[in-house]
Amino acid sequence: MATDKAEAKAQVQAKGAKSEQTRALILETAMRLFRERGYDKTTMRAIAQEAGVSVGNAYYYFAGKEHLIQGFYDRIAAEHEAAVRSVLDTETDLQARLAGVLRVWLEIAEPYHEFAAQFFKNAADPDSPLSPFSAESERAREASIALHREVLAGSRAKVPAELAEILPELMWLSQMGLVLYWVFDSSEGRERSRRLAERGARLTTRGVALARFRVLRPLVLEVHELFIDFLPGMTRPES
Amino acid sequence: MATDKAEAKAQVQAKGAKSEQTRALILETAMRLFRERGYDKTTMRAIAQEAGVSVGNAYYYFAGKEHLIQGFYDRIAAEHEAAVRSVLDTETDLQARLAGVLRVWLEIAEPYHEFAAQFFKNAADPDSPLSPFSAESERAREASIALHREVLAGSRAKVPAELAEILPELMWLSQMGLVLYWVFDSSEGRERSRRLAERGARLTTRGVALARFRVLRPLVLEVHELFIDFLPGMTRPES
DNA sequence: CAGCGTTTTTGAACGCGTTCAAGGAGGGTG
DNA sequence: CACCCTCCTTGAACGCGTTCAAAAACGCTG
Repeated sequence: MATDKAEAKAQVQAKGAKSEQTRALILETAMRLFRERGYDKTTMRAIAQEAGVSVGNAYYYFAGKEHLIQGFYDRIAAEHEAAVRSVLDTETDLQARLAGVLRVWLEIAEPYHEFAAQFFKNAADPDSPLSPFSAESERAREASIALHREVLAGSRAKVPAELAEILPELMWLSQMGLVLYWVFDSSEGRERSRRLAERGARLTTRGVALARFRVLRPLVLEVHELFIDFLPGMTRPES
Repeated sequence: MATDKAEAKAQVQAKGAKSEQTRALILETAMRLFRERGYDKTTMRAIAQEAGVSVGNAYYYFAGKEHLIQGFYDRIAAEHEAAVRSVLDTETDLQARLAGVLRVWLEIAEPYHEFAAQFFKNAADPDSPLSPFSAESERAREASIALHREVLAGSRAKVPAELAEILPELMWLSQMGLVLYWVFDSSEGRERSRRLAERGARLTTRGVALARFRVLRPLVLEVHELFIDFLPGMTRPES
């Protein structure tokens, strides 16, 4: 039985290695064409032809055209995580850390902007696996929230207990807001988005700093309750 | 020349009257089918057939399938504006007014929820005329902001000058946020959205009330500057 | 009425994403 | 070797939104 299992596994790996190769080839071809021609103008037939496979074969590896986008998600997330290290390892000021994380994201994502605007509508579909709130995106979402947790934890900022609990998710949410603005942003070099990131980080930081005042106690509690209640509901594990 | 002009106008109106009839017929048929079968499952061929016209004819009156949705926009907006009167005419408490406006919107929109979730992705496309930030939606957007201006003006709340200037747009923006949450909301009868509206209104009101404190001065100014800078940029008149 | 320009209507045709029945390819088993 | 099982590959075919050349309908003028 143990041998059976091992053999079966080896077989799967052997086959898997081959299929994984084709899969990667299709994905790379798709990403290249997406960048060259844009999402809408890249047809599945063209992807298949350029990759040297049949159309049906592409659908064997990817459930649909949208799923080919996941490659960009992963690549951007990976690049961002790597590029953001220098900021997180050196900076201790909350505002600088937050602004840095956002600025770096904008820089990483800039080459993909035109392309992103085209497929953005797919990500906005609640039922799409590309939605940031979908179950399929949970890992990426958790990773991003964890990053913001680190932004907060590595800073010298003194954060009230109730805020510390929800702040990372709030920061992630506001980052999603920035991405939304960025997608719509047609300014030269996404200059407006950069400034929004800068000022958003400042606003957040000042808000956190002021949250320690007595008069704001009820407001902070209000915010806390609201997000405790509604953030978990934003994900849709069932669909 | 004056007669020429008048005649031309009369002619246009005569023709317009007929074509307007066909146009309205197609629109009504489309809206009925959308509600019966959902957006995706309603084909242009089915709409044309049920309306008793050819496919090409439907495209003569509407630039595309998406444009047939505009009818819902207008209908919901009109119903909302009418239904919200009772709240605005009787209530003077800011929180109650704001909560009322949001609650009424949720009630009006509820029958369209399933349908809305299906075509939402189109509205999220920056280039789509259905986007709330698009030039085509400007009238609807302005009307909605004006409504929030009335919510604020008709209340007894004392609002700092800097906030009064931007608050209506902020309230509109947060309403868009509520709509976003609502689209993703799969809870029974959109219960979660209702509670979010209630608490969001409370949070907003308390925030406004607290904004008069000295310590918050810099924060309020920050918010003011940020939105003065970035709200106008959210619309894309060129596309 | 005939002729003409404009508005409206038609349905075949196009290009796309997607599906599916049919058939290899490779390896294990008798 | 033949047999079978699973994984992989194929390309024709389907349904859809959309386009377009052509024709019909209409209103006006001489």
